[in-house]
Amino acid sequence: MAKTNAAFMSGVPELLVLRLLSREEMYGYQIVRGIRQATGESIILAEGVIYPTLHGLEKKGYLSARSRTVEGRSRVYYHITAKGKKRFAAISKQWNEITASVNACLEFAYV
Amino acid sequence: MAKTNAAFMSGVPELLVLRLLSREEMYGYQIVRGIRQATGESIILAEGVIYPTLHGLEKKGYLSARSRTVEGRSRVYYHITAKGKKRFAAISKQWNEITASVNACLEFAYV
DNA sequence: GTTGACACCTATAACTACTAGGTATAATTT
DNA sequence: AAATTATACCTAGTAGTTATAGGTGTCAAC
Repeated sequence: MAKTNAAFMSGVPELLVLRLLSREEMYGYQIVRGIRQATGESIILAEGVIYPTLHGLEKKGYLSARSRTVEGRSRVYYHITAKGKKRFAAISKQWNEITASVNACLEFAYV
Repeated sequence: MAKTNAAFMSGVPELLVLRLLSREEMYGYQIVRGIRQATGESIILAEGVIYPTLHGLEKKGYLSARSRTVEGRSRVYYHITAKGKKRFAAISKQWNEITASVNACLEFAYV
């Protein structure tokens, strides 16, 4: 891991990529900018993180890719598969459970 | 990494250990049970995770250890240092920022 | 006297994000 | 016309951590 976002990032690239693609077809560079803008620079996932993530998700059958040339530029568009939607449902549930549990520990004066 | 808790766990052991110890002095085995109980088995950090975490935090000067024999049992109690309190403040702030950003991405229908 | 709870420990594996490079084309600026 | 910037893709290697799967020893209870 490293410095830009520091800790707490495991699983987050996959989660956010699946989230974005569950709305609409997108290409890698667009996803990089999308996450940066949507989080107000709070989370920056560089190309070196996003592209391997996309390839991995495609390999697992969660995404499907197709090349298109738009405005004179060659782009690789990804869209989410049915399997990918199930995966997203599963990991977003996990995300909610784990963050809820951690927050409970942080906020409470238990035992 | 592995199966028990899966993804989303990076940084969490350190965060929770510092959190627990910022309330009171505790020993390793107690922390293991404490986290399991406090999260209702939702997060299980086994001894193989907690002990190395404690050693690492002590090495970095965030914790300080002392041996005590209580009820005929030898225990290693850890307490948080001033440096450790600063560290906890920093990473808990990070935790809040990152989870807030991710949640914003998850919940919203931005662009 | 054997089982189980308590209490500690470590080496290795496995995973994954991040860095730091690199290539190529189009648009813009100088 | 040339140089720079933005777009768009890619990968190898590093590093940081968690999780697994073992292991040791003591004490209490059955």
